[in-house]
Amino acid sequence: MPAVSDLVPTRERILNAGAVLFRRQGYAATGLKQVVAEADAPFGSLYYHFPQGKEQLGEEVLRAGGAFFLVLYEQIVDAAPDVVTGVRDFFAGAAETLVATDYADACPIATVAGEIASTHESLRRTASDVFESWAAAATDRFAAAGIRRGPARKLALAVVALIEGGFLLSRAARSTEPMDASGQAAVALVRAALEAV
Amino acid sequence: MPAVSDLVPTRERILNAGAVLFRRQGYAATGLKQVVAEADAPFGSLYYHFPQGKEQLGEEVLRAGGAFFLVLYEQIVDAAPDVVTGVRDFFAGAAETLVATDYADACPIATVAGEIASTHESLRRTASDVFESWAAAATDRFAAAGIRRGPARKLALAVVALIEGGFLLSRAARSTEPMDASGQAAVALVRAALEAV
DNA sequence: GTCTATAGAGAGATAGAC
DNA sequence: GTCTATCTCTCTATAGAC
Repeated sequence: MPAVSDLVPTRERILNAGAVLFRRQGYAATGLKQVVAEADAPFGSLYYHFPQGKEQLGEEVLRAGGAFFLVLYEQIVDAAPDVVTGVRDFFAGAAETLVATDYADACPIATVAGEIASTHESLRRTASDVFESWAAAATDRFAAAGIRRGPARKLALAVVALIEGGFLLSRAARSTEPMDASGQAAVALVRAALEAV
Repeated sequence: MPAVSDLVPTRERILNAGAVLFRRQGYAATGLKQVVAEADAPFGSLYYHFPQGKEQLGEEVLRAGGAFFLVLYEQIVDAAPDVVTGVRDFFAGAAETLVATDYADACPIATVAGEIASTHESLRRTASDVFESWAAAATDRFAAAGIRRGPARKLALAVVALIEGGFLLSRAARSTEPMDASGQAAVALVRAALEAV
């Protein structure tokens, strides 16, 4: 069996390792030495592929994680028979991931976003762009289901907030109870919005 | 005018400075040197008052912040004519605080909780205890308003999740829009639960 | 209880050979 | 593109005078 380092390019391995470590331990607590060790890459390669160092790596990790989560959301919602089921499935998947990873892997950007919001302006803007892309995608789905765009956007923001809050509380408690309650609340909100149509 | 260092004991100044820095920049990004500088205290005093160092300081900061926020919640909700108004007022106050502090001060424990959930077990337990105390207090209020305890607890967890998600999204976006949407969603959920009574 | 100095480890970043 | 060595800075923590 060929080693991972032969199959996946160095730059990608560093990006993946950074993503894992940043979302689990945070941006400040993760050293670049730890990233290259996890990626099985030489230290110099990090600065070859990411000339602006840690901040550039952080930005690309946020963007990649955001894009991945967006695709995941769209796939789950579009595979569901209706938007209510789609939202329910998404929260159920989030709870499953928490259990499967022993409450380590949750939102790909939340931990970093909280840390850097008031201290690293460029990372903050990147995180904001990612959240906005999720809210926009959710708004589109809700609008396509017949909800007017104004309420649909508010609903989308609340659903994203519920996911983020559910992740944070469930990770702290090491229990899916908060995520389950958040999911039920999200479903109730979507249902109520649909009934108002 | 007497200096702050004469009015407030050293230990308390260190605790307050730690609270501010931890919630704004996070646990890992905050150095103990920065804490004592902000507290206008000598470095050695930190280890005199907090012999277990950074972890002890983090734990006490989480506990104190949690207790403060709990009292704040109870005051606002108990001052309101009904539980729906109380929830609305609490989210409105959160939005006001965000604007007043230029989106720096949000949840007193969220940033740290996200960072340490998978790496510092004792801090994780402390954060979990704090979230639980909030959920329990909210559950009590909802139950007192006539909602059965089972649904009341789910509602409480969802409301706390909405607050946390709203804080994170609003800090990233530097806009109260997500917090406002979260607040409206929370109000809608509480209203629906009351109508089901 | 206060304060200074410093140990020892590890951080981010850079230089330069290969 | 890869890799090593190293610079400088800052971190947590400790020792010990006062």
